[in-house]
Amino acid sequence: MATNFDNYFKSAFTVDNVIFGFDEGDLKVLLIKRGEEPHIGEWALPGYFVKTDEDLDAAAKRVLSELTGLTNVYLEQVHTFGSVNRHAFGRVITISYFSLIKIDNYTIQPSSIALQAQWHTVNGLQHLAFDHDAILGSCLQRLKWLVKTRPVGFELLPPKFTLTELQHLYEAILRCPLDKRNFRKKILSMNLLVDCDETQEGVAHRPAKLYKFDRKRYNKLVEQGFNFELKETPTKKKNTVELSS
Amino acid sequence: MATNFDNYFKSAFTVDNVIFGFDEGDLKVLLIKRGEEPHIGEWALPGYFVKTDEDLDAAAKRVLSELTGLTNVYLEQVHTFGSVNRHAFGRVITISYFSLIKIDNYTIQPSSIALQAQWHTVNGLQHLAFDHDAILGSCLQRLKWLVKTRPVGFELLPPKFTLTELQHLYEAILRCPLDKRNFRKKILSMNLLVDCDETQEGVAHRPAKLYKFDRKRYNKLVEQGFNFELKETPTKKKNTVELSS
DNA sequence: CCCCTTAGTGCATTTTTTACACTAATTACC
DNA sequence: GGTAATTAGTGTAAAAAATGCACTAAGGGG
Repeated sequence: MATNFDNYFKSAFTVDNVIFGFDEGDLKVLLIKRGEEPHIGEWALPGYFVKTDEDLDAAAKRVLSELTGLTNVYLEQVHTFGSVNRHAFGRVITISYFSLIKIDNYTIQPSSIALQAQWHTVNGLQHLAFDHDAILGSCLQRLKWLVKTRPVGFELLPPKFTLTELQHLYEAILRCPLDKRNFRKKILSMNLLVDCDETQEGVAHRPAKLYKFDRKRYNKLVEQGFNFELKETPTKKKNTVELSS
Repeated sequence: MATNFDNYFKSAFTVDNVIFGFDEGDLKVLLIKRGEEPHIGEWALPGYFVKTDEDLDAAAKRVLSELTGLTNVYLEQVHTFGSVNRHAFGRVITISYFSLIKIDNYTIQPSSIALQAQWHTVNGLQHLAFDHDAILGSCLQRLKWLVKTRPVGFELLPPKFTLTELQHLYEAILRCPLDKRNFRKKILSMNLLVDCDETQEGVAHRPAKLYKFDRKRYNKLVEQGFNFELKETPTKKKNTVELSS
């Protein structure tokens, strides 16, 4: 192996943020339109170079804020992508981060190299710059796992929500239908939701009760060994009747 | 943000491998004694710089082989550590990889900057070089999760093993005692083990049956939607009687 | 006042999990 | 050769969790 280390110190790394939101029953991801080479003009995850004197987590926060205006977002590292030729300017590996936010709580403000910053429906997305398709894919898998293992669904909903909204969120992420009664029974039996004693307004049907997530209670339960767990059990749909030939 | 990119291309990255083995009822990890600065003479995970024209996964394999002689090991990325000051020579982030191997199948051959390469019992390990304590910690967590979710325990055992050995492996990784009957019932009910029609030899007690893991069968079951899952349910030990005062 | 839409609820059955203690087979030792 | 020591191996009953499933309730719109 080399004893002169200089040759190794010629690489760069970036962070790429996968920010998920939920709106109108669809899972969304925040993308920017790049105003800088490479891949200028293409849609991409909001990401940029990490400074050489900057920690990775801090860089992810800074870059996200500079490109989209989002601040105070909790970010979690997911995976590192480092194919030799993934970046046209040299050896650049990227560390991906992901987050779940309530779309309505934030104003998107594109700046720096972002020409635009917009929410895109995840389902049926066009091709993204760099290897961002793969990055998004791995974050989607992480989300799927997380949502079954931790009470993170609430991060994507407004503070007060209905059980049906929550169910739709789960269905969108897990991509399978759930049984209404069983879903409610399961969620309510965990004692993590507080009934707000309010109901929906302005809907043309029976208004639903509003609930909120009780984080303090969750933390207390976790201390006592509680384990959030929700299985991916689709309702067994009766097979559509086949026409006899 | 900068428009001159040169300043970014001054970093390096390394890979660090966390190789787990299982022997004498203990979980082990493969460490090297470093023969190069920084941290010369200290025990560390086998890791080194990634070449600028080398993919990360390939680098992990190469480095592992050069330092310890291990080849043909399946490695999986875990997490990237990038604190600004984690390396004395400059900005160096490290991507950690982990693997499970059967100790007996391999001969450890330290070379390159490794003065020694040895298996160490994970439990009660001394301090390691760099931030390798944290890296090992995150891999231990990953292992704990993996062992509950995938049939990976077999990677650590010889091809033929007894159910008691398997149980001890699980107990060592999950760090909790399991109920013998329930463990056996659960494992056998998955139909992943084949009875070898052989028994242990050379033990001073009733010899146990030997089993082997049927990977083909596992793959077939997975296709059909089977999901390996083993819960961490310690046997509820009766509280030791407290002496009355 | 009727229709439309979504909210909300219960039960019986099956499956899974849990707790738990004795007999069986072999070697070692006297 | 008998006995002690050691680990292997086994079943059941009770409790808990998961599943499948269909009707009534409440509100707004016309």
